[in-house]
Amino acid sequence: MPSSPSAGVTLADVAAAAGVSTATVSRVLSGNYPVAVRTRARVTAAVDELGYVMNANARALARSRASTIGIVVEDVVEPFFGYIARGVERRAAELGLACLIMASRGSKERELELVDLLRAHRAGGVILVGGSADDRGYRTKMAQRARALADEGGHLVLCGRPPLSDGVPTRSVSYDNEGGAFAITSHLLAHGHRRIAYVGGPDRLSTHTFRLAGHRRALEQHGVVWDDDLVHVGQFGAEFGHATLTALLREGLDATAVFAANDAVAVGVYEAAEEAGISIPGDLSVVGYDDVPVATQLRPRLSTVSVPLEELGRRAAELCVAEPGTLDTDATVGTHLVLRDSVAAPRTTGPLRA
Amino acid sequence: MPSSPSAGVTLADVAAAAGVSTATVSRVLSGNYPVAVRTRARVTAAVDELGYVMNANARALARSRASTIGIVVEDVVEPFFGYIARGVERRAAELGLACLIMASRGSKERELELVDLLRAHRAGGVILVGGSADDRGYRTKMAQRARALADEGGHLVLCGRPPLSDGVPTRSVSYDNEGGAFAITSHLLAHGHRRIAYVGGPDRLSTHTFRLAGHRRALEQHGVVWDDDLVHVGQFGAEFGHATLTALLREGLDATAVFAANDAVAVGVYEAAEEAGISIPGDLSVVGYDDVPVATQLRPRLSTVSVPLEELGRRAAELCVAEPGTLDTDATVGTHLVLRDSVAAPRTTGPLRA
DNA sequence: GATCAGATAGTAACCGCTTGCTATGGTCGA
DNA sequence: TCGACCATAGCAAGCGGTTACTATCTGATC
Repeated sequence: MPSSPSAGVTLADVAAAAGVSTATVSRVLSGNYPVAVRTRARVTAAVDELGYVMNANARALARSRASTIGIVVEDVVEPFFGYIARGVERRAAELGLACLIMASRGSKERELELVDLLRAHRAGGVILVGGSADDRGYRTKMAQRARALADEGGHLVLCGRPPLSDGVPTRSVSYDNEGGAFAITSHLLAHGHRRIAYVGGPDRLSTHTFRLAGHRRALEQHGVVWDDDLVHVGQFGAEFGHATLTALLREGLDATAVFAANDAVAVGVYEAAEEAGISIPGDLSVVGYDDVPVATQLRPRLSTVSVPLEELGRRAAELCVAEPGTLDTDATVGTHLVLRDSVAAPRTTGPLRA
Repeated sequence: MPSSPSAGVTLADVAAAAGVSTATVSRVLSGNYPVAVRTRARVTAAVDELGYVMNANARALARSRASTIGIVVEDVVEPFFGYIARGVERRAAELGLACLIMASRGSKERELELVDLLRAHRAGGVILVGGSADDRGYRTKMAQRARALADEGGHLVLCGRPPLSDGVPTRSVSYDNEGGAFAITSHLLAHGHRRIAYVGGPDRLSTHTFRLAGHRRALEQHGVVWDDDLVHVGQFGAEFGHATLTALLREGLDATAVFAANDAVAVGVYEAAEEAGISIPGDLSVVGYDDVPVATQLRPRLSTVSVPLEELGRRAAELCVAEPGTLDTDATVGTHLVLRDSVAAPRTTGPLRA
């Protein structure tokens, strides 16, 4: 194997150039030990004369902790994850941390693998974003990862998902899925809607189950009888929203409003309505969840639940490196309704069809 | 099953548990040296009994190259970057690489810093995404980084931006900004448009200048006289599109079509048109560039230039680790027109106003 | 003038893994 | 039976920093 002709500049090179020991150079670079002004000057001069950049791996090895945090999302392009990732990345940058990003594509097995991969990189914290599976084996395995991570000096940070079992060393920052769903459903109810179709994400995904729970609670509180047939569980995406509403419309939709469990689903619902010649909100009211940009791009603009996604990400990043006792390790940020133009009084005619 | 000793489990622990030397464990884990089947079995057993995960930093240090690549984008949530990032992340995952992501927020200074940060992490490759500044000092400094990176055994990969000067060791994968702009402008011309407003990104940003160049070439080829007043240079975002068209409409827009230099700008243009009560494409035709999802969410659907963003990202990831001679180190992927509903024949009345 | 504390700088032992080189045991052909 | 060869496994020297501990040089104190 041919070895690289000129390797990078090392601490030793800098030390030699500055006429000091590597310890001294290390110290001026870390800035955590007194170094005489003149010595420091010589060192910094040498550093940028040689264009030296510290080897982060060597430092991580010596300090036995990397200046890196990891974030696991389902999909990088989905705005829900994108905004959280942006918050994480920005706060991480402010804190001098690099940010490893990985996508699970919704696979829980892969998520577990990715956590291990991040552990391998000795990330100071691993952020798991979005709903989690409500699955026994999964929870056990993740709890085990959380413990291992803690043993290694890191933290498992749950972002927008409920904690694991008690006693499992995790930190978390989330928002109120149940409450937001309760509020937006109440909004629909206040407009007079009584039959509301719910179109939402994967079964057993916490985000979905909590939103559905809030929805249900609002209904019950208003004395509306629960109807299982109005609940459509599938995926958190435009595809599913489109397919579901299309199918519903084909067989006659006995509802006056749709609660799309997130804005992406609402996009699909809008498309299906458009194709079927159904007007929103005239014939059908629609609400979403998350308040990502598409909500304002849709026509009519979508009424939805605003979640401070970027803020969520920033908090998560902080939790990755916070000293114990410094921060609230299980925070919740608020959500609020954003009322736009997609809700009106229910129509009074019979079932809606394409 | 995996019991966790309180520090991290190390190679030595595994070696002890399996009754072999660390060298042997390292070898079975790397799989690049013959190890007897039974020994291998003992080792793998020990590995997962202890829940061992390799310390990636130590490995990177010993191998003097990390299994990590870096990607620098302007903004994580912008779909243009998001799709490229997705391609990078996915291909990286397939190649067993972790992916460090950082956002420059459009600052060239910050971009340079981030490259150094990524160098520090000994990333095998550093991917720079999106248009680059046409600035002498910047180019020089970046060229210097490229050389340093090459010396350290890595690669600077330019994704969607032109190469630096000759002789600078970079790899690149891009698409045809000029050609796509030429094509979409020709499309407008074919519909009879002669006065087309261009609304585009930051001055001196390569993406913008090439798109404008293609636009201009199409105009010239059709014998349309060039009018500087139709060119509006600012930012690549909805804000700018909105502000620009609003201003234009206020003073009377003497054009029948708008070439939004990317889809985000088109979003702003649509909004401004809507607010002004101007119909697209009846009163004004609009085209975009990139073909991100919003193009199909807009009404009317936006005609635009499709860029294989995810593919671009995948190629970039490959270039980060490709052995010399293996791959074309300066590839170009094709673009194509996606014609939808935002273009019609020009209106024949005078200037358009709010 | 000797002593001592404070400020700096140097020494060297790691951090956990890789890998060139060496050692060992068994198999074979002569 | 002996040396040549294989196939395996171990040894130990790094990789490039960090940092506990030690050494040196000052000026201040008595």
